Amino acid sequence: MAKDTKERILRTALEMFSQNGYAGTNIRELAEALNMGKSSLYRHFESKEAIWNTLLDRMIAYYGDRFGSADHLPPVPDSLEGLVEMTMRMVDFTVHDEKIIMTRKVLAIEQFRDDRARDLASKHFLTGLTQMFTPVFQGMMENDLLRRDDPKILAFAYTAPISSLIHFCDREPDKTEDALRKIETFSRHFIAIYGVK
Amino acid sequence: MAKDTKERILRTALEMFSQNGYAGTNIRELAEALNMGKSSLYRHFESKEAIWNTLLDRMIAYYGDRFGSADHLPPVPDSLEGLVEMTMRMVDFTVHDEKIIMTRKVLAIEQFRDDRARDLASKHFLTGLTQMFTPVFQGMMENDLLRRDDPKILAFAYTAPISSLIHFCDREPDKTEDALRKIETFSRHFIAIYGVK
DNA sequence: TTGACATGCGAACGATCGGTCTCTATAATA
DNA sequence: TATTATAGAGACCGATCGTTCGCATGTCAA
Repeated sequence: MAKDTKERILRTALEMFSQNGYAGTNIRELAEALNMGKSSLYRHFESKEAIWNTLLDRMIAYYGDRFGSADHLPPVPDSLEGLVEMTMRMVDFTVHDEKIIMTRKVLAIEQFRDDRARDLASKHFLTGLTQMFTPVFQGMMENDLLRRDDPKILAFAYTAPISSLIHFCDREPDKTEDALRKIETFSRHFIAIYGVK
Repeated sequence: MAKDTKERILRTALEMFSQNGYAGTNIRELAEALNMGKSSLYRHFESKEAIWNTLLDRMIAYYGDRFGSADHLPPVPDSLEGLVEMTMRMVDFTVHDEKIIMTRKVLAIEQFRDDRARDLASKHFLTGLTQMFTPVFQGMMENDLLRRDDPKILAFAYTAPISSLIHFCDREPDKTEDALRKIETFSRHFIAIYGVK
């Protein structure tokens, strides 16, 4: 019961932080959204900042679990079409999962104010996807699916445009389907250029 | 004199907004940074929100002047090396110009809260550079400098990674020189792939 | 010289902020 | 049943928020 309330608080706080930022969110509205008195909030967190820090802890831990460990690396596709499919599966998930969307949004808002948010933002928006795809491309090159090249540069050239469009979906969710099509078009263009026929 | 004060206010407000956001900035600190009483601020702007709206007006107008009109399109380079040089000249400017840096930062912070900021953010972070480079690439294809392809996709594939690294410089300015080198490496890799020998 | 206007200041306003206090309801333990 | 711990409620606190007020100063046209 207690644990449940704490989770509800974190969830709702993330919603509000991702819309209006930390400074733009006040605990009265947060308490109202949770249908509880302000003071009840303080049974579970000692301060507004503690909520924020706990959220950041969670985001960092989640990212580490999901993208940091070697055993979560995506498998090397066995065809060019497999790369497109794997990409679209990942992207489709990441642009529709509410929690991840809110995480990216709050990182975009707080990245210049909070050092830990800054670090995590760099991973989410730039280095994360690249590091994930580098071994994938390396494997595909070894299997003669992609032309031999620097896999790091290739991974960057592949993931950065996709990352831009994911971020675009956060900003304009109505155009998500449009962006997904653009990502697929880009992915197919990519394999047409770099793929070995 | 009056005009001067107004400009000083806008300048300093942009500095603070780009660091802590609109909600995270208070009028007292702003007045202190300007060495004037809070009430004096209200001689020039009727409210905090008016400062924000004026700033947004300026940003939108500046962007329209600089990137919106057809006569500000960059010239089509007459060599592949010319493309790299033009790119590096533009990027070097945009990652060192304080006002543009602050504009991008404040847009990143406020993009989910303010509709006009959202629109301008999409231009800054995604569509702007792509639209700018599309005719450039089209011209280079017609001049047989680049292999024939869809110039829009190519422009997107070229500018999105660069845009990501520009954004990275805003977040971690200490690593700007590093990022610039990466952009040049990427640009050269790009012409190695798409350039006509 | 006077009157009007623009610009600046410190003090203070009401509203709202994050946070605390005291009290009650509940549910589990002994 | 008595006791204790937990979670909730509303009133309330001091601090800070954006904003306004009254007044002083400087400038310039009449």
